[in-house]
Amino acid sequence: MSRYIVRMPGPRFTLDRSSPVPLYFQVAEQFEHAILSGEIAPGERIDNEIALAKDLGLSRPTMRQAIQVLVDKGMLVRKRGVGTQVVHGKIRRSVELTSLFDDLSAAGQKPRTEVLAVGKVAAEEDVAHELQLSIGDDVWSLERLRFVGKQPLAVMHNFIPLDVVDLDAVDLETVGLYAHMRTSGILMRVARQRIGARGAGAEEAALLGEKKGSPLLTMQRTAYDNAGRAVEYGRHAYRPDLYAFELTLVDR
Amino acid sequence: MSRYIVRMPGPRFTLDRSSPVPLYFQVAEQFEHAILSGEIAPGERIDNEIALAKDLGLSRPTMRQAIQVLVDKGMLVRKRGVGTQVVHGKIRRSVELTSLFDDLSAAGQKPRTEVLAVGKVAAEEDVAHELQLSIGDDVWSLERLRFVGKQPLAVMHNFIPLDVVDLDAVDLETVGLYAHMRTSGILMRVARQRIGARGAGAEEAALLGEKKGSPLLTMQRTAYDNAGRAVEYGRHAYRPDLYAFELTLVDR
DNA sequence: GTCAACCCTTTGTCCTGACATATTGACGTC
DNA sequence: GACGTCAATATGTCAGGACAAAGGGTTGAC
Repeated sequence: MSRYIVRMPGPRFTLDRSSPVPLYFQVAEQFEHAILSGEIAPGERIDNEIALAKDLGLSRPTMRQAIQVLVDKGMLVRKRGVGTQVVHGKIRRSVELTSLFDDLSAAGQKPRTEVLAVGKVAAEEDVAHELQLSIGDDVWSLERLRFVGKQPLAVMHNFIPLDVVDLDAVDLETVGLYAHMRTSGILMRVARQRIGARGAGAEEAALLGEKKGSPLLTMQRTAYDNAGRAVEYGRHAYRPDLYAFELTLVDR
Repeated sequence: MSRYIVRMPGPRFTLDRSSPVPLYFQVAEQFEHAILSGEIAPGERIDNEIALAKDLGLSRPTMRQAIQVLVDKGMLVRKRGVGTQVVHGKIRRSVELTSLFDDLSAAGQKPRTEVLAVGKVAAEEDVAHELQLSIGDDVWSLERLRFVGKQPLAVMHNFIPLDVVDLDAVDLETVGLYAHMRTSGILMRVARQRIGARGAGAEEAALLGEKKGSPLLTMQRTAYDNAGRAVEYGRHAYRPDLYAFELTLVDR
């Protein structure tokens, strides 16, 4: 049945049919772990879908769905008539709908946030346009300075429509804006980002401990909720010696 | 059956079952067109999967697969128990496995390329590491300067293993590196990118018409083929006033 | 010995059917 | 009138089967 390098998950994979976690997801998780741990090496082929499904007592569509999850992540590649094989193990987490705070926390670092200013301001043209409001409408404005250790990392400026959340009663130095929005029931599903670069302004430079005109990495992001409503617009500037955007692209 | 805003594609959607194009893809294309043209506006709900499937004479799994394509693109959002609705129409094409040349061509602009240097060089540490080679191994090195109109836009430096393609016989000023690799049978499926910023070096600055130390947007990319083999590593620098990376994120 | 035709393997697509679960709105009770 | 319950609705998950198409290897003819 198998010819060259083929891995049979066999009894190492366990399924819990009483768990609320979908079967395809359970399989995908265990496959991902096996790949990340090096148990299945890059270049290796895995067994074909039908054999895997039979092995695990699943239907082929469910097995396919499990594999699809990892194909979407860029860990597996399918070739018709040939098989499915591991592309590479170490996937740097692709860009996701999380904040820098989440990024750094996950990396085991200790981020610190200093709120520079928070309050209501009249929306300028670009803010109004991105948030689907009229120029002059009041919006929340939030300016923060982010540190890693003792080093200033980023200046972040967010704008949020008043009816989305209330920022007055929140301690944004400890909670994190995105976490607060999530607990407020705001689900962000889609976001558009624009990543660029420019020279630092005088104020930014002072905050970040750089010189005026020194290069900064910039990111603008507009996030939308379930209903397609713009719920957040942010303009951020990062010190390029401390931060970069990493992403994994998958051709589909 | 429908309550508020619901769109029934009905007879406007046509299917060609004799076409080699998969049915789910045909449906997805027509839905995408209807959304992009504004025929179905952001916020509107579309009919439920079962009704749509019945309407088009398809099974529900096929209909689901069609919708899934657009969900992955960030154009549609599903909510269990509620329905599926349009998030927003104008999706800026997410970052894909294409080159800057493709980007600009698609935008209707006329890019021009000047090959600064092409030849074999010994791989330095980072190049060898990214391309899974040993330090000192020969690799293709390709340096190009990209223009939009008469303005220099980017300095691009690519490294390619010798056994992947032959760059000697190619006119890389007209063809484009990625196009050449594709026609050579190299299929790039996964790539890892790192986007950052830094000040321009003296040489770069002169090429790009900027001053030494002025901010540049940088991108490093390693591309892998079907078999997980690293086939290209590139270090590029862009003028930030002329170029930025735009991408659409979808939470899944 | 070279090259074309054929066959086998594996994924791609599509179908029918079923049950689970989240959400909403309507109904009924207190 | 407020609140909890229940039913309707729509997506989420899973099963099992069938045929198509592509890739790779083998076989056979020339």
